[in-house]
Amino acid sequence: MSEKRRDVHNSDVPILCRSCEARHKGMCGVLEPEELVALARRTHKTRHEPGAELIGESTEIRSYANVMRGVVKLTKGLEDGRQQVVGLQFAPDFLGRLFGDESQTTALAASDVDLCVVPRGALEQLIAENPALEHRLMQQTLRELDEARDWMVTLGRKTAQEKVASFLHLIALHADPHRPDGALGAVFDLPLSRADIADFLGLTIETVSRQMTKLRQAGVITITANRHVEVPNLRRLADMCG
Amino acid sequence: MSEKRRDVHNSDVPILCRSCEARHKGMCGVLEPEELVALARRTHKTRHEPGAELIGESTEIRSYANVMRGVVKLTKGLEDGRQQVVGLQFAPDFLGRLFGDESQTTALAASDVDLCVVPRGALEQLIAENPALEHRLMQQTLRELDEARDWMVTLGRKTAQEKVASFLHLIALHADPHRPDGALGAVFDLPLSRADIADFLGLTIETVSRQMTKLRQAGVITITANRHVEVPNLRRLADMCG
DNA sequence: GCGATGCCTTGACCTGCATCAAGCCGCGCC
DNA sequence: GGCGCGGCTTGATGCAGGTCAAGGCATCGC
Repeated sequence: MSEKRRDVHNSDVPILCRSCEARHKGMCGVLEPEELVALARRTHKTRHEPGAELIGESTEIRSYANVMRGVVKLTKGLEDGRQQVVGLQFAPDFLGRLFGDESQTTALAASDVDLCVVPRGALEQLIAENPALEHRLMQQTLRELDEARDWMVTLGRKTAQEKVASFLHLIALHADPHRPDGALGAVFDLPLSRADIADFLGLTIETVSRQMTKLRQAGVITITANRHVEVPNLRRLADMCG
Repeated sequence: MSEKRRDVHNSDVPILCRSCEARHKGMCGVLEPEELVALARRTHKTRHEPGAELIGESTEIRSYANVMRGVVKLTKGLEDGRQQVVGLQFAPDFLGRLFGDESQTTALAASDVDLCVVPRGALEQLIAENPALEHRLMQQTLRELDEARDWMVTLGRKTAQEKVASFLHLIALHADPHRPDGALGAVFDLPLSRADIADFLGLTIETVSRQMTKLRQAGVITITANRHVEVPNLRRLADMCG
């Protein structure tokens, strides 16, 4: 038992969760029981429907959360309504701008989402007492920074075709639940609407739609019911990412 | 003396530097003397000319550095030669992908650059022993993530005009050495060539040049000797950033 | 069943930026 | 001086992707 707990502790899987092993299976047990005491009665689970605003842009930060299920999109807007999705968070990502006074982004539920929410002060206090926790959060932050910079290449230098292929490739890696590691293909449901995809890629929905059609006609993917995607050969898709 | 040191320690200014107070003024003194002992004989200063490669993409990470002077551009490339600048680092930023096996970006000197280099192992050991140092590095990483996401909006959703204005605005805030805080205008030298600016903005050099000309004709900026920029009214520039 | 609604696709047309090409300017070198 | 070269600007043209508009298809409430 202690051995299993240590396994989780050493893995890259994040963070915070209360002594709620039974209810939040998977993400819990990251902290040693004694470290958890401080949070044990301060976390709670929340459910959200697609479109729900989890954190508002320029809003005071009062709590952090862990994504337990679903996909969260982080967006930023210009005054005139133009929007850009600047990140996607999948379970079991940590959610929230640590140590910031106000959020720089809006966090919206892209699908049905479950969160495990903890008050800001409680987590920050725990971090202050527990450098290993801060280190794990640092690892996630560094990974997010890498991902953001990867995406900047996509936004700045890829064609519409390459952008859509890159998006599908990204989702294939994150969202195919049953995919064996060496598998050639992938099957998954898109967690985002065409409008969200367009905002993620810096395109319009029409262009996204047309490029999806082209990929379909080229036999790189098949789409059913708008959201269900099959990729027979991921390698072919990867080759179209630029 | 202890009070002054504590001031620096508590500020947001990073990181690592040896007991070289006299030679690296400004960035030093962040660490307590006893914390510095481990690094005191392991850092060294290096100079680089514009264009010099400081860290290669997909290269093993053997050292970290602190930017002492100048501007460093972080770039990523596609196989076919397309390039994207994914970040700019100004003194006194920390440079290097912490805890990573290989660098995800190429770091190039954009201007004359001085670095204070420290071997990877030495710094990581110091971090392990010193949570306060990791916390300061965490703060810089979070700031870089915020900046990357801001820039994603620029890349994905702004027009060429707005991109160029955004770039000039960014540089005005970082690179005007004498600007009083409430000043209306700014004067500075561009640390990047037109080609670099284009790669930062996801544009071509021709488009950058044309948009600069437009801003000049509109009276928003004046340019002399290709690199020297004066902005009489920053507010006007900001209004063009979208 | 039937209209309303939301989401997606497709077509026709337009425009902002890329591309191609020429020329300018400053600088170092012979 | 004159010549070559690198960095920048300007002009002419083309096209990828945006815009506008219409229509398909599933879902929902009545």
